[in-house]
Amino acid sequence: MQHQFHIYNSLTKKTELFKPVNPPHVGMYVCGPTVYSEPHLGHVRMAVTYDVLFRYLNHIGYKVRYVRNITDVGHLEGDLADGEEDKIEKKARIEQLEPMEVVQKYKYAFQHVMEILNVLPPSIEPLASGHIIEQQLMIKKILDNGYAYVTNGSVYFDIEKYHRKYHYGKLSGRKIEDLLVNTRDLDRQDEKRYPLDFALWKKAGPTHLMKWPSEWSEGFPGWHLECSVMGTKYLGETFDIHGGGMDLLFPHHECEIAQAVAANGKEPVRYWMHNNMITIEGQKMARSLNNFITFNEFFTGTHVKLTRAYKPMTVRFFVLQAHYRSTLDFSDEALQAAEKGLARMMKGIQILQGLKPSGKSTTSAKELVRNCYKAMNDDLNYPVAISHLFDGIRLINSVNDGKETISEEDLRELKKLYREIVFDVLGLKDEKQDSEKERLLASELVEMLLEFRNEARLRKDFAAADKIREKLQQLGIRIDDTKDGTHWEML
RNA sequence: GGUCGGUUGGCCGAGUGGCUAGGCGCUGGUCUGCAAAACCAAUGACGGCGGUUCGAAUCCGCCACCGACCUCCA
Repeated sequence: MQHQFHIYNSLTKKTELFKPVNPPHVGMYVCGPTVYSEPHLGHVRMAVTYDVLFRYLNHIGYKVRYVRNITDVGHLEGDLADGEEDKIEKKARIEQLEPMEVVQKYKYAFQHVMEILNVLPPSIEPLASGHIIEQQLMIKKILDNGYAYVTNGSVYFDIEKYHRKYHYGKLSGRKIEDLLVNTRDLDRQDEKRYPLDFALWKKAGPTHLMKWPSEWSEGFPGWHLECSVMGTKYLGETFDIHGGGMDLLFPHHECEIAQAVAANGKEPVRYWMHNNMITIEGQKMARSLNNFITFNEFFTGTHVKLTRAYKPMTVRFFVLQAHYRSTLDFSDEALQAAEKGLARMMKGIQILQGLKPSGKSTTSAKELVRNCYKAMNDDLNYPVAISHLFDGIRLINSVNDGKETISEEDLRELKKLYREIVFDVLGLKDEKQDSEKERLLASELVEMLLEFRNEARLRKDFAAADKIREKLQQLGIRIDDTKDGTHWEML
């Protein structure tokens, strides 16, 4: 492998050289969304972060299998004491839908947003509800190995026993004693032997809709299980990268490690990656805090914090301007800055395509290329790579202005760099052509030309009128002169 | 309360011991019939107080403020 890719590992809290278990293959698993409401900016950050990782690993020659799940079952919300409820079921009740209708609706919404953001579909996008049997098999394995127990038809993971042999808290840095101090409602944990134990299988209440038969009870799997199961199924008992939002680090990912170790006796993941949160006015954006901005609101500009609508690539570029492990503060002003910056980048790339080489370069394109890859190899530091790309844009503009010169070889290098990094790796698109505004403008321009043409016809300047008609025809626009005016149609 | 992280110029955001990231904005200039774009230049910053060092935004200590996780969350 030509590139020495380094990655920050949440498990060791160090930036490490990336070495896959089985090169050139790379197995990568990312925790996807729970589909019970509209996708928002936080989902975008998760998706774009791992999309760039996926694209970059492919770009530098790995064969990546990227699994990103969709959670469609098993998330309980609310206080344990007063009526815990599955999030999807709750939404179903509110919207008067079948739970699977809720899943279908928001799964589609999520995938649609991914597509317009130019986020590549993962290799496999499994659903938790499609892996109930596998989840039950894993529970059985954990039970057989003695790290779980059954109470009243529910199965719980035995943290105390696990911790005697292994280390619960190794990922999150949590200490059992500290966790115990902070456990609330000690007396509510009647089914659990130990307050920190978590559910692998939960017996369903009489009104619970999403439930499946099992040897323990009619019920549903615990949330942490699906990722362990699907990761193992598609990527093996030990795979290379597991990613997700920082908010999933504890307890979700900690529990995943415990389950996998208890079931298979092996560390499931080599490199744990966690992307940071999007904040709004310094606060985490989250569905539960009700301060999130949905994707639809970006397109329509309908959110109070937005002064107008934004294009998908603006949002993508906005996210790319901060490193994935930093928080990113959202504001309308920051979005506008991203929009202008992106436009500058795209225009520069367009100019690059028409640039004329001369014998010698006054600056080094090779160094620019080296700097970009150096940044990308340093824990996916795309903000720094982008800063180098902007240096390149200045160079391109200067050459265009005749203030600098560039050799043919350097020109080739530059074109390759921008094509590969900007489009292939960062996944940006020049959306100028297909924007609504442009289309509107085009039709207004046609109308304007027709006005000139009709003025020409009135003064019997048919040569001019015919020329306009001919030119428009060449552009694929047909003109019909009728009794009640001139109509046009795009062919 | 416990654990962890952050505080960088008007805004967003990189940077971990010396070599002023970058984007947006503001100001001046070049260009232009005018404007825009582009280019050039200028401006401007490392929360506070100490310490280590020839030298600190960068290392150490204390303080202040903000946030994340500890319940579901990307």
